[in-house]
Amino acid sequence: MPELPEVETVMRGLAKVLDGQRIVAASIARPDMRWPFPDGLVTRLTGARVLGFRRRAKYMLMRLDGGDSVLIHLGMSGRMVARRAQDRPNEPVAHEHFTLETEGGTHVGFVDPRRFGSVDLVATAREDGHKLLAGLGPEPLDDAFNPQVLSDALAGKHTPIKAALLDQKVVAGLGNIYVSEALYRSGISPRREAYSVAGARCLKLVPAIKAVLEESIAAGGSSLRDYVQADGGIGFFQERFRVYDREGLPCDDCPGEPKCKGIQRIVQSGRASFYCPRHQR
DNA sequence: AGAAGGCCCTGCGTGC
DNA sequence: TGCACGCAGGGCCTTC
Repeated sequence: MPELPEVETVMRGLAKVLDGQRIVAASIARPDMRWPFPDGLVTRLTGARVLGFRRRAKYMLMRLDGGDSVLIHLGMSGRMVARRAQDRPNEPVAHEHFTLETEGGTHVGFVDPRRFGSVDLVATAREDGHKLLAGLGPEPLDDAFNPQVLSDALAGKHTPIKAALLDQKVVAGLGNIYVSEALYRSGISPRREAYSVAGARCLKLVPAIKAVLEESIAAGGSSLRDYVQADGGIGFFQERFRVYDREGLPCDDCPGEPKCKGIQRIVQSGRASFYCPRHQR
């Protein structure tokens, strides 16, 4: 599920039900996530008030009034499920590893079948110093992410541009879907060596990255196999994919072009890439 | 030191 | 219908 637009959407949904709320209970059903839940998580949450949320790359940070922030990563299959206490079924929710309850009677559960997700505690004043955040590159939607910055990050790299954009040190928050989509919109082949994208091609690539992310956030993210949003609603950006998971379908940018064989699927560093070899060079 | 591959884990779709 | 296999939105760690 979750790349930047999905995490942003989930976070906004959580903020709606948790901002300003006091947490009256928390419980851990299964501690062996990617990393174990941190010591003291339940203690620090119980009785704390939620001050607000922030997103960094694909991480959510929930600030508490005691000076702690809860750092949450959804991994591949994680989602947050909010429900009213009176609606809670008696049987446990499958793969709900962590649950908190507010004074207002809302339950929020962290559901993650594959358990690639993680939760940690960090002092709010030192959030960005956390080891998982410290090495991250620029936020793609910030003004600080511009063609010059990306160009500098790509200079000298001989890895394919696809792999470079997945590297969270280059730019933070892109994943497999949005890299393919942004490269398609820029007319750049995912196979092109990263250093050769530095310079003029970044003038197209950077706006394409920002546009695809903004459009997806506006659509509530992409829902593939799982629901995305905290209220159980789904996102709709998957209906606007131009290349992702569209192998063999016609390329929108080559109408009536006999040399266009449609969207191709290749594997790069073990992950699928989708592109049109005719106009992505 | 940069880059490629393995691995963590469960569920689902496909093809035999 | 059942089973084996491949694949899935991420990212850390090891190896070369």
